[in-house]
Amino acid sequence: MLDPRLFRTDLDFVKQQLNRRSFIFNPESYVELEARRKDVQIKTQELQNERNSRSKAIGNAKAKGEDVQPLLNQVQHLGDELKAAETVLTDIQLEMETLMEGIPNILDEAVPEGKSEEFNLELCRWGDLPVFDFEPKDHVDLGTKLKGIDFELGVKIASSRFVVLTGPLARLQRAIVQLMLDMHTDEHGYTETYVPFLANAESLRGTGQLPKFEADLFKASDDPLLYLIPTAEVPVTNRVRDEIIEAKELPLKFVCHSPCFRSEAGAYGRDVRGMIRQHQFEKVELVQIVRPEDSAKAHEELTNHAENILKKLNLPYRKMLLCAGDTGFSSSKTYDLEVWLPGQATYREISSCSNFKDFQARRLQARWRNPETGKPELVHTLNGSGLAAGRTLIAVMENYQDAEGRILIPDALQPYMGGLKIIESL
RNA sequence: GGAGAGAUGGCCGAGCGGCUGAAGGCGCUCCCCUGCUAAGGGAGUAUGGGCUUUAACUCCCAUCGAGGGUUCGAAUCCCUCUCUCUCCGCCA
Repeated sequence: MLDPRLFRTDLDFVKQQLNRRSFIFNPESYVELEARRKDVQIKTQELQNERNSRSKAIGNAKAKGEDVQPLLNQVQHLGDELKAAETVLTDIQLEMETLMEGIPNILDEAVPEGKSEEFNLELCRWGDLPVFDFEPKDHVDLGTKLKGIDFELGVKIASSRFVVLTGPLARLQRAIVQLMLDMHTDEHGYTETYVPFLANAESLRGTGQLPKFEADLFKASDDPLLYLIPTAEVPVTNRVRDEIIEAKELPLKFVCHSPCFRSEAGAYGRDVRGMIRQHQFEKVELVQIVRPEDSAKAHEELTNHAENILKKLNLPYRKMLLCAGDTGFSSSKTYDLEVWLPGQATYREISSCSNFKDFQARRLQARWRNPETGKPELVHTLNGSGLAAGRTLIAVMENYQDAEGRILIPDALQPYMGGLKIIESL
């Protein structure tokens, strides 16, 4: 959610900024609603004030033993009028909240213009693309031949967009997760956390998935209302919801491994082959809660932490700065890391690192006590995949294949594979 | 799943329908005192909103788990929900 004060003081700026996202914002209807809100709120509070002071007078009169009947007669009409005003105010506030919750974050100045992903800015490339003296296979062919990946079994057990891993490939995914967790905790200073994989509506509203993107979620239960998490960002960031954090506690840095569940509504026909786009996948998530002045630097660092995994695994990748039209609803600035997949001869997203600034913090009411003012102020929140484990598995398979369709295990993963150096077959 | 008890500020804890945004204690901050430490004295110490064309103060509104209700007036009375604790059952 954006700062309401920004809307009152510089509506043109807001409109112009939202335009960059092609978000249609109607200042006239906002101004009209805001004027009504102010009007009704002032009137309501005046009525409340009158009720309070008159009630107090009755109390005082009664204490002195005076006849309060004349005073009571005076206030009789107040109740209905006040109740009516309060009802109208509640409705307006709800309307305002709904409006504000549907407005995306203001983009960072550095975000390039553009409506779609072809306008994303490539910042750098890392690593040499592997050279094969044979036609490289994709992970579907490799995994099927090794009997380690079974899509039909996933369909049989659940539905399309589910997969079953078996044997060394299942273990390889676990090894990847382990390596990531160890690096982030031991080398990058994150605290590991384990969280619920179902989240309530309040949590999802806090991080921005609700109310606008309910269709992307799996609902797990109606009573109590719970959704499967689409990312560990939701439970981990909600650790600080409605909290006032002492300055010395910041920054908070958490790493969390979790499964992620996405309905992928609207993705029909896209990435139907292979493990690229699944309803369920494993991910190691990085979350930082920082002082506002530190978030830009933290964003660079967090992205580097994700890059370090790719470097450790010697996987070629490129770093993209997402353009205005491709930056997510809650994000102010996002870097995507795209790993090279020889089977598709293309780069594919494997991590997305975002600075949300105070957008999530305002929804969450996540604050810190600024020692300079002594007042609670909003924190900045950031997160990034470090990395998506399922896609990392694919990348390792495709980049480390040999002519016989075997998978060489990267040095960094061998300790987690019991010393295994090559996956030949089940 | 069954039975019972409870939810008040950073923490503990009091609170007859009105003078209670909330006693008292602990903690924390600042000041005084003392050669240091300990002890002692004093002051302060919730959040959000009205709020925007200075800032501070004052003022006003809301908040005692959440939401409704009764009442001129609710932390206090009534209803619903949520959560916590204890015992029994079940269970990884």
